[in-house]
Amino acid sequence: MSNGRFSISLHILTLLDQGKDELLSSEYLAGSININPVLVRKEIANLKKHGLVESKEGKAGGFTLGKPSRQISLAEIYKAVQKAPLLGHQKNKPNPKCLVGKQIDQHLDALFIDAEEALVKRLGKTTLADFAKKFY
Amino acid sequence: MSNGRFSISLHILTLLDQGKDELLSSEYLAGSININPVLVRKEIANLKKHGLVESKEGKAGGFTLGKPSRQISLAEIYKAVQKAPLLGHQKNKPNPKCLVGKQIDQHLDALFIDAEEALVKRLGKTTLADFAKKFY
DNA sequence: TTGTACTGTAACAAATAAAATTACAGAATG
DNA sequence: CATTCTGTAATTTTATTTGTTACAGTACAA
Repeated sequence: MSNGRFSISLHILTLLDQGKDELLSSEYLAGSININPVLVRKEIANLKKHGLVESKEGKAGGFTLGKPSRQISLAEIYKAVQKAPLLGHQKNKPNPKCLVGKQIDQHLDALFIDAEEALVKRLGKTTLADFAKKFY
Repeated sequence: MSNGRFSISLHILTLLDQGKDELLSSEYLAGSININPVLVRKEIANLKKHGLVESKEGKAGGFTLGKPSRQISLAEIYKAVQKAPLLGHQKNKPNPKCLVGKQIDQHLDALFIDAEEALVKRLGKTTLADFAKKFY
């Protein structure tokens, strides 16, 4: 995944929840996270695709949450960010002449899906509102 | 973690379980996984530290399981391989002047530990023997 | 007792992936 | 119509992961 992206997205969304009612700029968000504003905008481009963020262009533009933070679970954020499976074996091309090598990818895939599901289930128990509440 | 390491370790251990009674060489193992034998030896160095593998040096040397595959859970393998937390935010240095930035690392850490625990718990339900059994 | 077939490691190189930067077009405001 | 934003592409830099080479040390077996 590049596991830092989940942290960044959650940080962004937490700030947006706190700054409800205001439009926050990528520069402001980047300042809190301490990364480049372009990275924030890229990350938000993804969050927008998933309906988690809305934006307004032009002068005095910026970002807000796409829906109330009570309706956003951390599982939803996780899934929005996640591209590749968490434990996935990458370009592995195990030896097909070997009994184990021939089948292992399918078994690993099944296992990883299960394991990741357990993690996502746990994340599903917390909403963005719950998380953001910790910051007062 | 470098998520491919878990796959490689599990692949190695599965082969060792199948080749019980024999000593398997790093070259043989590498042949099934289709990676470099030195990598296998490096990975095994770690598994040995955790008691999951034993080795014999010298001519006709090689590797065997350190204990019966029924007594090895996938959680144990996972923990042996894992260095950094799975979802961990790396060298993040969020802005301490920001209310959120100041505290977010501690909250993220707590969350990630919880989430990873759920995943490990799931992995704990399967033993290496269960996994290896699939290959017949 | 010496050649051979292994493991164990360190040091280095190459490939890949992630993060940061630069640059600029396009939108909305005032 | 100048200004201040977002959106996005292209590029560079940096970090991480993976692979390679090299060789010392160990055990066996002729």
